[in-house]
Amino acid sequence: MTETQIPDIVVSRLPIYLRALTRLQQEGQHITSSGELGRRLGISSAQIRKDLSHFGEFGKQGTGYQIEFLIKQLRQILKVDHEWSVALVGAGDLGSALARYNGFRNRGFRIELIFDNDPAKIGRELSGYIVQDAALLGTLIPQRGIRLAMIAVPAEAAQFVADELVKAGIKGILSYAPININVPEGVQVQYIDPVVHLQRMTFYC
Amino acid sequence: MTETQIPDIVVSRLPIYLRALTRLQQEGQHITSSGELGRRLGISSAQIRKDLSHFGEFGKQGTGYQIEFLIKQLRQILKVDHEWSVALVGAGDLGSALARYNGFRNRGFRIELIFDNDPAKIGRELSGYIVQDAALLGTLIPQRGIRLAMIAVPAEAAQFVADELVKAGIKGILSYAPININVPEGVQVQYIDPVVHLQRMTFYC
DNA sequence: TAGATTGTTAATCGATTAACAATC
DNA sequence: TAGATTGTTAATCGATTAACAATC
Repeated sequence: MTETQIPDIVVSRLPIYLRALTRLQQEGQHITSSGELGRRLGISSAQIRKDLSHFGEFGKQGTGYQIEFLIKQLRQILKVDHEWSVALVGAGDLGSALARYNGFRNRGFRIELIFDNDPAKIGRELSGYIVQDAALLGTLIPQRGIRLAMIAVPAEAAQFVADELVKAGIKGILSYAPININVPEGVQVQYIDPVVHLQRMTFYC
Repeated sequence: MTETQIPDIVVSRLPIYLRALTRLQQEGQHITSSGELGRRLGISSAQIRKDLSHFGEFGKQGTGYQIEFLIKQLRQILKVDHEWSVALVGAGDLGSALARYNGFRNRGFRIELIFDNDPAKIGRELSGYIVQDAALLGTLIPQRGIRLAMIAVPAEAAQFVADELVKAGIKGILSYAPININVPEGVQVQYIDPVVHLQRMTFYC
């Protein structure tokens, strides 16, 4: 209907739908239904249909959804129908693992700049790129017009790094540091902290 | 009041509170308020008080919360007042980074078993432990009574590994594989997929 | 005491679900 | 056609927030 604000919680589920659809496609399927998708994800079929209805009509009554078509639509909605360059700050164990991870490419992202402030790491090759001096972050990021970054530095450095990234024009930060980061309005932050997930499970154990 | 079911969404916030409180403590603070905590986390003070009220009364009117005391209480609630042993399956780049990560220890977890099915990796030392043959998973995990596991294997292997883990008695799985996993009732699963987080941000870019 | 902040209630807000006409 | 499944509405359910008495 009218172009209304999409609830965050709806947006947050779209990548999950996209992932499951891609999986179905890999398994050779061409068509699916909200029922099947819901069963796979542990989500009600009504919720899936409701979520999608915020963006348009993508299915056919009686049939379901053309997987290829729905994937294309979701990619467009999430803006991952083209590749995003990502800057990575921190080339330690975790940063290196991220740099080498080849699951980014086919899902819309490419790590294109890697920074560290350790002289022993600067200048080294990592997954096809040279580790850059973190001091150059403010120059190189705007130069390449990069708008997404991942932070894989110790908690103590995370807020400082985030501030520098924001100054450099970064609009979205995925932080692996186990700490809350403050950013100005208009900058997105997402967190990954394995301990938080583990603690969510021990409660139920 | 009466011992009622705690909403999942409340439980999911407790580790965040615990993390922020620990941070405040590290900064040398002894007392805080729902207002201060909320400001740090971008959460309303009412929500924090409401969440905590599910478990008891931990504050003092006019004063706020004794940080040390509240940390102790939250640790107890989340059952991380003692250390949990964790099994790790997959000793690739990501698995190795997880094995070496020293942020688990002081927050209630210790990786105590590491598995891989690559003969080149089995028998190797990793972060003080010997990488075990994944085929021994069903023996070693019950032997040690381990109930939590992390999966850092390719998507194709994740469901199989999860099945084996469940058979071995695992009750909580933290999966890094970009795929949905099906487990029986009573087994917890949490997911970490950086691409999902990145895609949640590009929508707003 | 005066000021601050808790714990809790009730009101509001928003998300999920059930149900079904439309239709492939 | 008969069967299946969509998109959407309305009802339900649950979570968040505003407000305030209690009290430190």
